Amino acid sequence: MLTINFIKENKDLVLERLKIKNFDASNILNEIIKLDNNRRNTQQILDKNQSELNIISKNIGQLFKEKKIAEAESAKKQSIELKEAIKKLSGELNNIETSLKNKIVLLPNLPHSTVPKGSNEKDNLEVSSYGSVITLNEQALPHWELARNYDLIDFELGVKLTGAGFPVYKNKGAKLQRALINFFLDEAIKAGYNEVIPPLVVNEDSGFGTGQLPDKEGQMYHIGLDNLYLIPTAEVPVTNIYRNTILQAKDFPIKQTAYTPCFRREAGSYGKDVRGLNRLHQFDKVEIVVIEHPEKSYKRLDEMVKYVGSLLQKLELPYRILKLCGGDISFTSALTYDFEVYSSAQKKWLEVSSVSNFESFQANRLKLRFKEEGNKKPILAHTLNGSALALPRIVAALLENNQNNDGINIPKALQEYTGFKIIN
RNA sequence: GGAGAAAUGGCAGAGUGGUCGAAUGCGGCGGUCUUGAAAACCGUUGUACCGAGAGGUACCGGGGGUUCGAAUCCCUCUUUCUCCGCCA
Repeated sequence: MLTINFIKENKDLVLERLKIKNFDASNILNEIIKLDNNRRNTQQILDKNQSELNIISKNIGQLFKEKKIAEAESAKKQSIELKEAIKKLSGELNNIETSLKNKIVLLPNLPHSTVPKGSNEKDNLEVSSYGSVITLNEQALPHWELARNYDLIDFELGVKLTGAGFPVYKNKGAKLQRALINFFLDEAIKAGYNEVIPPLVVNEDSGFGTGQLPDKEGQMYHIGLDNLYLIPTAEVPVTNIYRNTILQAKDFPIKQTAYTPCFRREAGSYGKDVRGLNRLHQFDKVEIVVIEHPEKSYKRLDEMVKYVGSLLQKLELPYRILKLCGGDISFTSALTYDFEVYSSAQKKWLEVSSVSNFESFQANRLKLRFKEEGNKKPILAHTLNGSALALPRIVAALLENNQNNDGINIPKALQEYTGFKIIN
């Protein structure tokens, strides 16, 4: 959420930047500014009336003490009129504030000045790559066939238990899953992140804080009976730990990591893109979340990007890093780097991580602020996060890229976690 | 799930209708004293909104109500604690 003051002071900049996200804000911006002026006026009148009423009320008390009953009674009459006016005004103010908020909430975050123009993922900018694309022979199998042949993952069984997109991991497939989780967590801790195990179900306030609500509730599974949501990513509960918090500047950076299953409805996706592990309703992910001083957040973003790259290097997976264009970057993000690994039997790139700086967009929703010396007012912090990493597509790439006549080789860094060097 | 008690500032804890944004203690910050520190003493110490400023308004778990006036009374929701039941 952008702050109203920023919008008013930088209207042209907001308009121009949101165009990069293909968002035409001209109408809504005018409405917002009009509503805000309205809000101020109403507030002023209301405060004045309220102040008057307070004075009269105090007087009445005094008059009663002095037994000046008649005077007190006439003051009462006066106050009743005021009270009605106040009631009306505060109702108005409430309505104005609600519509103002409903409008502001529709505005996406401003993209960083380096975000390229573009309409979809084809316009993303490749900023670097690592390793070379592996060419397999013609008998190479896609991961879903490897998973079946070696009895690692049972997609049909998941359909029986739950539905499509809820696979059952078995045998060495299950062990590999657990190994990756532990590997990612241990690496994150080595890199200075503190591990947390958050709830997998969150309330509405949390969903609002990180930007999933009110707009994208279709993405999340909703537990209607209790009005709770299954988390689509650990970002939601972990960032919300600091909702409604005022930190000290010396607390930065706050670096957290969490493993959680993630639940996504992914309504509307179809076809070969959802085959096998490519897109699931439930998947495992280790997330890194950082809360940082505004002046240091982009430096921290670079550090996070470097860190995610180091994980992929240890797993010996070729990858490329994309800077997302305006059309592909998320509603809440100012700058996002996607990591894609090459899945050599499917012959395509799979997104395995998304590392973003949200600047103060989430912080404003979260009321996540900090105090700094020389500044009496609390300032909005910056929030960042990244997948480190999402498991299914990593598994897909590992299985496909490392297959040979003997089986599937486990990368060295992972062997102490799996306890085996090959799947055969 | 049943019965009862409670929710106040960073923490502890007073306050049962008017001058209470709220005593007191602890903590934090600034100062005096000191070579330095501690102790002692003095001062200060929340958030949001409106206002150029002076200043004003709101907030005592959330929401609603009674009243000229609510931290204080009523309704409701949430959370916590104690006891009982069930249970990984």
